[in-house]
Amino acid sequence: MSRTSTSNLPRLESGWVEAIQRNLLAWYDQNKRDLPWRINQDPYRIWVSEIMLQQTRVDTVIPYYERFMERFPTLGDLAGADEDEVVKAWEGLGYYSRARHLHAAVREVTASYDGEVPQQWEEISRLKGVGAYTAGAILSIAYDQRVPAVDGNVMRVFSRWLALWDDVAKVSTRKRIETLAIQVIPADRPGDFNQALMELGALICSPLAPRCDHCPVRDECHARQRGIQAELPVKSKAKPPVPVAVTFGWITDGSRILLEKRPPEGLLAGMWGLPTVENNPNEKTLGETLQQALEKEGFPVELGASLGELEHVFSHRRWRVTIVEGDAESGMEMLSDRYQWVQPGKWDRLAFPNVYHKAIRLVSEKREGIGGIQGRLF
DNA sequence: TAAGCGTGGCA
DNA sequence: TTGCCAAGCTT
Repeated sequence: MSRTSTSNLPRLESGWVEAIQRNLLAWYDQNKRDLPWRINQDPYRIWVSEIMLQQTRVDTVIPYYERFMERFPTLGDLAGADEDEVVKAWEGLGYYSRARHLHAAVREVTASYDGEVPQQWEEISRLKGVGAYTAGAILSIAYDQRVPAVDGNVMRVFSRWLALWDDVAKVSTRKRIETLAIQVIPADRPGDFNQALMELGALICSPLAPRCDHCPVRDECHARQRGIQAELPVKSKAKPPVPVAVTFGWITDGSRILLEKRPPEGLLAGMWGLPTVENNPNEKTLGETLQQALEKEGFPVELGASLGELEHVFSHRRWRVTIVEGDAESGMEMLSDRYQWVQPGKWDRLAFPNVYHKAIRLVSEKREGIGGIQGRLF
């Protein structure tokens, strides 16, 4: 089996390029999905969609996108909003720094570019959260510029078309495929062509079991000709999530529950949740660690029984959560911005990542019928 | 370059 | 159940 090394890339022959362009665009015109960010070329709408779609499936994004555009119809609306509300609109989507970066970036566009999304690659790339892919996607789709937008789909498609054995998990491979993509993008319809590449990757040239029989460019596909499409692309494996024991506190003072804002950096940065401690082998029990953490913050609490357990998997960690009940003296007030006493159900303005929604739901269901403060939790 | 950063769907 | 995957970016 001949392999294409990184220093010996295939030369793109003009007939091949022309066939790819013609067949792929014709297929796209007939088969593209009706998606809410495809109704026009508003750069703001394109931008929001590209950020939401990072590492996130189309079906997951659509309802978030619809709500987001209803609440923040224009770049100016988003720039003028409070960050808390923007993150709240992102609640449940994950990778929450995307929302904060997007918000900061549209404010930068308002301040430095008179509210117009810049059309220069150097300028748009400097905006927070806008990397090589997103810059290329916005410039090609919204501004008809002939620039590559190489995401996971495009790397997979090119790997198969040209039988490339480069590891698509490496940055160097993305850059290499960008140099190939630029040679194939037609000056005519660069945005449609970039979207067609991704659409093909999503609908036909899928990671497992590609539907080659339905592929509009199967005759141009090197991997298909060799029957090696299932072996490509090469992608090095990610490390499995590391299990971590975690304790959540369900701390009440008789009428309210204690919430904690997560630190500004790291996992779930800046999000609200139940008071949380991660396992520290040097400490005693997790419950006592939580108790110490809360007392340090000015909340003497009596910890009680476990209210339940749950597991939640992030991209790099697996939280094994125990939820511990705790009672605080009534009248304890906030001593730190990180903590907030709230009436059950009155936290609708705070943004919680899903792991805390899971925990709250679990406790609510457990206590259903026993009485107590839930029943009004949602 | 590699690790950190969420979530849900699916085989 | 487990692992892999999905329109990446930041540090």
